[in-house]
Amino acid sequence: MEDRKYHHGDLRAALLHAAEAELAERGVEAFSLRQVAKRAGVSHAAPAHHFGDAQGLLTALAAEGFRRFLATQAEREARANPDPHAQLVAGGLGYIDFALARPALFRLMFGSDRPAFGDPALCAAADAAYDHLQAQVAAAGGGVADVAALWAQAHGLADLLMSGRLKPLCDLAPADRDATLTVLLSRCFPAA
Amino acid sequence: MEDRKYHHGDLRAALLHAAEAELAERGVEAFSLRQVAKRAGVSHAAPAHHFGDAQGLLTALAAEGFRRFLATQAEREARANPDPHAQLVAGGLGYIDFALARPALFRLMFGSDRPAFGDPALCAAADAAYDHLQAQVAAAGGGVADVAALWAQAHGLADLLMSGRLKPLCDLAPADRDATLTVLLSRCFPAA
DNA sequence: AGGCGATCTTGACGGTGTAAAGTTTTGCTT
DNA sequence: AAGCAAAACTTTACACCGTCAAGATCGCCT
Repeated sequence: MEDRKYHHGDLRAALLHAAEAELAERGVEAFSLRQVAKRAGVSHAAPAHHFGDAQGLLTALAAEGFRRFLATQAEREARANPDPHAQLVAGGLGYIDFALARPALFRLMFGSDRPAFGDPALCAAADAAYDHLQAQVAAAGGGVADVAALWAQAHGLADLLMSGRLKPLCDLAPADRDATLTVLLSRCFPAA
Repeated sequence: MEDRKYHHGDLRAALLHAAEAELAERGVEAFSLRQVAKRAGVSHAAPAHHFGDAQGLLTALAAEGFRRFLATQAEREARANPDPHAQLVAGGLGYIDFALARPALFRLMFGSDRPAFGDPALCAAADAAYDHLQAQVAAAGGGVADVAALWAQAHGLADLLMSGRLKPLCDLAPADRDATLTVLLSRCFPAA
């Protein structure tokens, strides 16, 4: 519809799109700014004007990641029973869904120090995800210890499944897998 | 004592030592082979002869990491009550000790795809760590689901603490911290 | 119309990994 | 003991990377 607004169209969005594709294909550790520029069809120095440097691009990408992260959890929660217990499970399953669907983005957000986590936009996006969890736990009558327990369990499962450990769990049929994960997450619920 | 056996002494060990220091100082993502060589006082191409390429060095380093990992757990377990329950907690606390003491090594082992995880030596070291956990869980009367629950909880806590999330937990005095972590780990124990 | 600033390109520099060729040392063999 | 082959290491070279500085191009505003 609207290419070529200035020189290119909105290069910023195009670069973010290309960067996400590069990230998914080559992983965080092989991520290359020049390759992103090539994929977007611009010169190797073009990204600098919009993002400053590679860290700037990865920071913006991570912030976008946290927004998608919340959206993935929201999908699960919308399909689940509205009681606090079921919502907590749904949030955990969404956490794991996201890690398996976008492993490279997940690693950028949780297992890399390349993004600038002090950046206001990234902070805001990450805090929103944390606040969501905290609210869910509070609704189920839990406190800070329960937040830690559930977060650690969801995060641990997501990270181990994503990186191919816990093979027996990963190879289960989706329904069986969800059932097993539900049991594992439930162990960390607020004490009754 | 015994420098200069061939040209240098055993460069392999010296390179591993330098690589670990570099890893700790600059992190996995800024790890540089040439910098390691410089630190060891040899030419930038010297490592190739002993490790093939950068992946080879990182693979050897990760394998060594898994051995240290088991040793760190063993320290905790030796100081703990010998009953299976307490040993399981000690293993989890050792897991977390290791992540906090050597964050870069932990990331290399669990959050990077730079090592070649198909390498026999690395596989053996990693499998030994897994087998240890499995044996501990079995001794406590648990099965595969309990392995997953405990591993995920220990791993999630270790990863989140290491990367500075879960600040409230991290700022506790060591004794209080251990007490809280013990409670969190206990939630994932085999059902009675 | 004309200039101005944002956008993008080009070129250069230092750093990185690795392959190939050259040099030095070791240790084995005769 | 002498010499030779292989191992250990260095040197050189190349492609790629991130970033900086300078030049070109375009839209917009007065």
